[in-house]
Amino acid sequence: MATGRTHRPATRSRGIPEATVARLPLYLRALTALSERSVPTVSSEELAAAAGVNSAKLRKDFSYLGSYGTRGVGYDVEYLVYQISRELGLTQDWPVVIVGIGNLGAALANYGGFASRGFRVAALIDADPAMAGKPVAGIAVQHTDELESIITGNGVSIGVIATPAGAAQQVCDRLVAAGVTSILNFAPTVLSVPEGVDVRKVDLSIELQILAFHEQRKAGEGERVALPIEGGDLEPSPGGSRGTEGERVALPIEGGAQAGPMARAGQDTGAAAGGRQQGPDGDVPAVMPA
Amino acid sequence: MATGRTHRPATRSRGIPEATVARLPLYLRALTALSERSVPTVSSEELAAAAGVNSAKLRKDFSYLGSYGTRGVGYDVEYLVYQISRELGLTQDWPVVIVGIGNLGAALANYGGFASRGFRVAALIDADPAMAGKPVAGIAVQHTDELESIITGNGVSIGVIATPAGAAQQVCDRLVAAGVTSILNFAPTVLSVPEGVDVRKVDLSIELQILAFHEQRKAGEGERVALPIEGGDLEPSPGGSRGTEGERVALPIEGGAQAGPMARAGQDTGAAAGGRQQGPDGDVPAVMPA
DNA sequence: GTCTGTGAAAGGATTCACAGCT
DNA sequence: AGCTGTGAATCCTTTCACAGAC
Repeated sequence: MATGRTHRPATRSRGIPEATVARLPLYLRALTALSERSVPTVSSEELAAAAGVNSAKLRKDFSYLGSYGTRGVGYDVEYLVYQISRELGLTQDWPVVIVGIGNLGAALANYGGFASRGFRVAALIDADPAMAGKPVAGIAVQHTDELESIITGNGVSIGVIATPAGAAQQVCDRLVAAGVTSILNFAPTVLSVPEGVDVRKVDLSIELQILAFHEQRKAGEGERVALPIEGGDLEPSPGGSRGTEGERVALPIEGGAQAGPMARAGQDTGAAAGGRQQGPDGDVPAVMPA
Repeated sequence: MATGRTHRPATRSRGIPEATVARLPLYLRALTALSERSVPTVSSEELAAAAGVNSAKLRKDFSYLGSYGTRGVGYDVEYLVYQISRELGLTQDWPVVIVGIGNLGAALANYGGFASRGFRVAALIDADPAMAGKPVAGIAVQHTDELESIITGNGVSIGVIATPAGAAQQVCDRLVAAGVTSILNFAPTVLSVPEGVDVRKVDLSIELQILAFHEQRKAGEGERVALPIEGGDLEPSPGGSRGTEGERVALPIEGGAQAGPMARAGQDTGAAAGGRQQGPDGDVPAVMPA
């Protein structure tokens, strides 16, 4: 990239690679855990192990943020926590609305993760009139009719969609029209949004299917067992489609493609195996500032 | 790759790229929807739009599976549904256990996605004795003590961890010891597993943080507003770490990295093909690859 | 003419390996 | 001596663009 002449590039180069951005939260979590244990500094090797990546990748990632480490020593934990938080935009408060308070929506609302680290549940919205007024996670559910006023009134720019697939696009359109520019979609649907709007998708069924793919490969080590499927024909059935298919579906939950912290690549072991980074009782969830 | 001499390579080349595997579930979902509407054939352009990717990518992906299309016509929907299902290992039944029946675990158990398409919830497990015997989603919750016998008794190879972060590694170790080789982790922790075990992670707080990053960029268009953070120092505070830190977070839910299907499904082609898919207004997030 | 399948080019991301600071 | 920061090499993914099948 840059000539690399100055040993302090520019604090923040213009573009941080997406892959790096996706890992910053992992580093932040590991760092916060260290911070809680009052660990003052950490080496790239140690931090990488705690985050489940290898040290070369971590150093490269940090190099995009600037030179925050000290050669021969490592990184100052507190300082890095601040820098990464700032880079991720977590030093400010982000009001979030959750639309669709079913099982999943309620679980999300109850999840502590929202309350901490810059995210605040500004409102819970559901289309069922019977839900209106009911408290979930200490917050009264509001009816969909109020969606627009809630968004504009609270300056919400991030929305979470946890509705059934059939309602997702409609909800999405309304959120966007009201001013939301980032959406976390749990519904198993591809959402269409105008340019400038960010959508991330979380799809459980997709994750399970990816696991099934690898699981199958393990099982059929060297041999491929093809068991008969109920109703499955090798050739396309000319008849109707319905029948066996039933409803497709799925709870959403997915992201992209990374194949997990470890696993298949035998060598990745180095990073993970290298250390039992987690403490016996879990690695500490984390910590972060309110 | 192969010389491409034979127009029917080998039905299944040895290795399908991870990025492709991660997209197969998307194609499958779109195809199933078409199948339900009794659509007989579909072009790469149409299917790509429905799945939220561009057609070149889709064709390349399918080329790894074999030549299942017909030039000048498109793909036979039913046939492709079968081929992809088979490739993903969904033509067989996968018993799954969910450990940790809190809000999230219950939401997952209730989610229809499990019941369909090859996955079956074989058991719900929780450490709270008070939960034992209680029915959730029609299945009686069992105590953690029975974890090993449940796994071996049902031949479970896929486990879902929805416990608090502190219990995740321990649960993971027990699942693996009992024979589970694929894990879907919802706890905000990096899990250590032996080689051969696949772990996929889903982390909500990470997804939100990634959205916040892009959201911040949009806000500071051309100008970077640095609002003062409460308690945030530029220099590392030498003092203790606690104080402001509070609790970190995170409901999990993440995967990899894909940033969303992006804009319109309709003209995805144009957008992508044209060139910079991102909009003119800046860098816009964008789409991430795996 | 239409639309798939795929080499080849382009673009990213990861890993290597070592120069250079402490 | 120890550890970061980073060019260079490698590997993976996406996009282009067109030959070839229908």
